[in-house]
Amino acid sequence: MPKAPPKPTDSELEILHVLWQHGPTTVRTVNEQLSQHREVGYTTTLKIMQLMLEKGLVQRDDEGRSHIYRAAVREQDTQGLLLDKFVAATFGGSALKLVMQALGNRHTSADELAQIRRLLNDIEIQNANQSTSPADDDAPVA
Amino acid sequence: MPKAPPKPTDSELEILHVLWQHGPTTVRTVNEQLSQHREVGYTTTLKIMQLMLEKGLVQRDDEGRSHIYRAAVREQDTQGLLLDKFVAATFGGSALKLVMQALGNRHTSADELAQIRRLLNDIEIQNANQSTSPADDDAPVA
DNA sequence: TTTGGCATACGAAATAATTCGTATGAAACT
DNA sequence: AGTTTCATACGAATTATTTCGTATGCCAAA
Repeated sequence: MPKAPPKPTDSELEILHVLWQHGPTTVRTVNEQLSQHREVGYTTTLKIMQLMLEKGLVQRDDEGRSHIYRAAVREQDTQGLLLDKFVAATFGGSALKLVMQALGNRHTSADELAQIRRLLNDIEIQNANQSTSPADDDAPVA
Repeated sequence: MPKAPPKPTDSELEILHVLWQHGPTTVRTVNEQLSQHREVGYTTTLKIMQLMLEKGLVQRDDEGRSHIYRAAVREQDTQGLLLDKFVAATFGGSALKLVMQALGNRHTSADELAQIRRLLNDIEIQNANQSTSPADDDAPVA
């Protein structure tokens, strides 16, 4: 097992966001995207992406003159990893406290609340199915 | 306005957790608490707490021989601040995505789900009241 | 072929966080 | 009073991250 990539830093996460949204691309493109939000030199972006390569956070195709970088970690996985660490450090591991803080002192639209309700329903259905018929994976839901 | 204290680092947050739970106390006590979870030297803890004092994250009473430190920021406020930054950096600012990730690929107990449901209800009641009778702050809910 | 532009590689400075050794002094004990 | 104990202060090394200047080389246009 090659060892999982480490937790990305804030700068690295910004770059991953670009790669996830845009797909595989060059350092120049990534740097142009970042530059829309804050000032950052080209070689700075290059350097960070090179370090990300060593850390296994990205892969690259260095066939042509400009190398093509792609994310080596999936968005969901990375968010999950970061979330776990964050919940542990900030909320003592309680996802409940996190959610309550996130929804509590914050303006959440009716639409968002509805989506969360739907999610809760789905989870409870899953929990119920899981305990009564464990191997019922691809049963129709409608 | 004296300028708000900065975002605490991970180590600083650990110390704040101790102060929040334990109340005002000495460096030695804090260090003993931290030592239960990981190895950390006394002067290391001291140094970090001294820096936290400069940053305004803690206050201290240096009357006696050992100084008494207390948290200068509230737990809820700090969690809110950290959460905002985290949601912005990791989920593009979408609290909804955060909640879905937190509840999605995770085992959430029926009890926790029920609590979240209750919270949703409260929020929707608040939203409703807010739009129809803005100054109805302390009306009975039952 | 020569030149200009653009790409990577590399070294190193600047900043921040963490760690700890050692100096210093006050209080307590003998 | 002399010695031990324990607390703070301070300086400095270590590590990680971010930043960017400069060297080098390829490719294409003139």
